[in-house]
Amino acid sequence: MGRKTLIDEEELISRLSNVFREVGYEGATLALLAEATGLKKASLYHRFPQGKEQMAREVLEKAGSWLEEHILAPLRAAGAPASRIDAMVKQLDAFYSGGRQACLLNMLSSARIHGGPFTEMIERVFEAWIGALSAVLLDAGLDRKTARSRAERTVMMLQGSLVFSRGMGTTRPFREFLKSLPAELRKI
Amino acid sequence: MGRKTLIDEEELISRLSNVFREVGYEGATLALLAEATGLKKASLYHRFPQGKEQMAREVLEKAGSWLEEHILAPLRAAGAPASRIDAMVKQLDAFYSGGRQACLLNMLSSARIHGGPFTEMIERVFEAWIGALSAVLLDAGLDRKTARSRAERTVMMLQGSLVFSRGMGTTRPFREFLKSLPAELRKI
DNA sequence: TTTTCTTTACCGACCGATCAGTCTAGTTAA
DNA sequence: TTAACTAGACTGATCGGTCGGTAAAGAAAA
Repeated sequence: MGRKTLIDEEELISRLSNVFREVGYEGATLALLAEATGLKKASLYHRFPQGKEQMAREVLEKAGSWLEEHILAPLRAAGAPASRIDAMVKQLDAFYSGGRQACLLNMLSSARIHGGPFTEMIERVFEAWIGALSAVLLDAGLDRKTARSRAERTVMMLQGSLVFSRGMGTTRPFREFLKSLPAELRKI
Repeated sequence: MGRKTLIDEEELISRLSNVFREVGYEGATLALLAEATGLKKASLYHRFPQGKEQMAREVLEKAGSWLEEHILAPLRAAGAPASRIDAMVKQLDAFYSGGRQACLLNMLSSARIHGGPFTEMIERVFEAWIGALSAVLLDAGLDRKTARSRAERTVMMLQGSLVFSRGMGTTRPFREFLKSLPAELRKI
């Protein structure tokens, strides 16, 4: 009952995500979001009654569950730490389109909306990511403290390489970082 | 001839800079910029006839010359590489208010304005920064390639630590990164 | 089968508010 | 007296958001 959607939920969120990742929350106008999805503004409000904020929230939630499924779960899976890290690297390359797309965690954390609905989720995602990463490094034989520290540095380098890549207009820094990551994490 | 300004050029640029660093280009409304400077909108247009874009451009230019004067010049000065790096670290801590303030190079590089007036300058600043840093590392005995690579990694980690600090709502990651930086760069 | 009925997806037209930016009539100090 | 400076009222455009209504699909009724 009811007519079919022109664009299914997953594709819809994905298109919205691209916009937020490109121009951030304030830059993502409803006009841009409508254009990117092929739906008119009013239709977007049918799908997301709470408007732009809900869109960003669901996009961020989707990113969180994507991270959980494609990165953290494999990181926690059985197998040698090295191969688990290799798996993560491969997924990261896909997730950030080889460095062409920015990270939502950076683009949605502008101070204008600090204390808002994104702050908490951004913290949670960062925390989960570092937790899973440091668990792997713990498995690899590092002590708690250096495992945690190296996990944090990895996430920071990932973010930094994306910022730098965007700033320089080339994906090279991101790609080189990903390439160096397995060896980087392997050394004690 | 003419009366004195209520707020001098330097303070004015600094106040504008704070806004852009907090909320980015799209988030920085004229109302916010006026509030932050104590000037009314029309007065801002007297100081910056080309409007918001000129404000952001001059803020970015100022940041570039500040970097040149307080970071790159000391980096190129005489003295042991280690002490030059120590000097940079001290200045970075001040420039980013101990991790409380974001980097313009990140906040002004949203895709909405890509190809715009900031893109080129952002690239130039990144380039200059890495150039000066890798020159120091060259002085310290590293070969060209690893000096350049380590310089890039340093800038990326700086950016990443700022992103991570903002996302987590604490300055700890930034401060720890700065603290570890001298030792990090010292090792061959 | 064909005709309703119900439900859902979608959209054109509109809303008040705010956006960046302008204009003019002062105010202030040299 | 003059020119740098400022304020407030204004502009058209765009902002996020709302509304009444139409299009399309399956279910129920004929």
